[in-house]
Amino acid sequence: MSKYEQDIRNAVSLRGSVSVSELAALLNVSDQTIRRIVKPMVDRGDVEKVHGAIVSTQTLADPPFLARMNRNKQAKIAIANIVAGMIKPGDSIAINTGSTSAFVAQALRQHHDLTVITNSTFIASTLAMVSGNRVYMAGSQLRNHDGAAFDRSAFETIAAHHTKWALLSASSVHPERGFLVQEQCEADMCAALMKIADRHIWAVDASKLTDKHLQIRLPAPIAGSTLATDAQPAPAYDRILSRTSIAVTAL
Amino acid sequence: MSKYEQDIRNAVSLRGSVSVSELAALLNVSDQTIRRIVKPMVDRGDVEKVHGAIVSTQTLADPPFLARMNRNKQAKIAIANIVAGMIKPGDSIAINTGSTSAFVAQALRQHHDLTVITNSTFIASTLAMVSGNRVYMAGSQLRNHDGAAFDRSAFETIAAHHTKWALLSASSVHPERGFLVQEQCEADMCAALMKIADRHIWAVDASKLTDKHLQIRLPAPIAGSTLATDAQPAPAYDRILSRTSIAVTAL
DNA sequence: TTCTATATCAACATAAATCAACAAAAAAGT
DNA sequence: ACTTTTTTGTTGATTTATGTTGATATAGAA
Repeated sequence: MSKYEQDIRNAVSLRGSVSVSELAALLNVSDQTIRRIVKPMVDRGDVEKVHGAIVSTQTLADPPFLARMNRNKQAKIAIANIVAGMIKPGDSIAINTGSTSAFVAQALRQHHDLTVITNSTFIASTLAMVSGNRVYMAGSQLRNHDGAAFDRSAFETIAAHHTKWALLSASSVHPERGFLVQEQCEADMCAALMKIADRHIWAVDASKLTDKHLQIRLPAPIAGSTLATDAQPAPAYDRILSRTSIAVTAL
Repeated sequence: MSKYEQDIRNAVSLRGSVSVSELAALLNVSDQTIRRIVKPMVDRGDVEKVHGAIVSTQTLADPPFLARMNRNKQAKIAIANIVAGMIKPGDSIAINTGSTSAFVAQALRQHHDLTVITNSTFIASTLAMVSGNRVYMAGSQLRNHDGAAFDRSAFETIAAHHTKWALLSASSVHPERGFLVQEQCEADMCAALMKIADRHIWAVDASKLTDKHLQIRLPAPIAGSTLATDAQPAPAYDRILSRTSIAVTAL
């Protein structure tokens, strides 16, 4: 097992097919080395090899979805580690769909004995297979975008639960208008999750601390919420964030 | 437990892989010390060690789940291709959880415009993100085993749908007793799927065409069902299979 | 088909990482 | 202060990974 395997897997599943030389340039090693690393991966069935390139045997998710996952990846992982540090064994948590949430779910796999409710099949599937966890999938009809549900049954299932934590995300944060999302259903979902949880964690990477237009405003954070982010917010945000405690990790 | 463990864990999960020397420089200790600290972490499964680096163990799915996926992988892929060949654009299909089904789902990603209903978050997530598909996740409470639902709402959601195809699996097939599964809920699920579908496809790899004990019998296949498998069944199975058309691909 | 450009493979040399054993230093107990 | 225990650093032999070279194989074009 080589340290480059993960990178190769990522590149291949992201792009469908990659040439040996491209990978060599990407990882700063020789072509021969790539071939040597890829051989056992082919034997194992991880990827497939054709003359001139290695191709993916299976796509775990849509390329656009993976692209979103990879944008600001470092920041998202850092935030995920902050959040995972706040959650303790035995806790219950409601998780909204989203790429940052997906990283949090990944980090939470190291925990045990969690009760999780989410509207994302991706997150549900990630956490359901950790033994000791109790995972509930909210909703039935899934949208293509990210495999998450926003139908009536999703809201009904969520309303029937109560959790210690809610993990919320926003697509941007405005100094005066507060947390913003792009779709009405996202706003409704955040409101529903806030309602059933004792404590709220906003996971927002620093690149989103900028104003955008035409977005839907979310309910204001209640006192004692936590903002998990990767860089100290600008002073302009002081007022809107005065009710939250802010957890930051420097990169 | 060393005081450096947390730092190492963070660095590894943040960066995916870190070299021993980098960690040594970071923590101001010798390479050898890093190796000594990391060894018990590897034994515990916290991180993984490869020549040249320490890599994160975080994978997208559980090791036991992946192990089941990899058993008889070739046969399952062959079966998945048979099944994918039967499904046409615009078709609707109900899919039961299972490792063979997971491969079928993977193969079905090449299709478009499918209506899918499944009780597996893994399969739902795989097919939901294909644009043009309409995917419904049946159920809410997920079992750890495979992230699939067998609760009341799963059966209710399924009963509310109607599909052209049902993809069924069994854990073994007996020449006289027919298709068998290990759990009552699996049998109920198969019965529910058979009920809502016009045509049934049994996906069973040839290694399961052997008798086992203490298993639950499924409803007999209705006439016109298809058995998708990877090797011609022994003559002993002729009688039980007389009502099905058999699709086989040789390996 | 034959030719050409490119990819692959095998073998060796080199560089790097690992391990075991011992020495030095620090921490803990008497 | 002394011994014992634990941790850390150093050394050199061993193992493993990587890059280079040259021979072979493959895909596509003429």
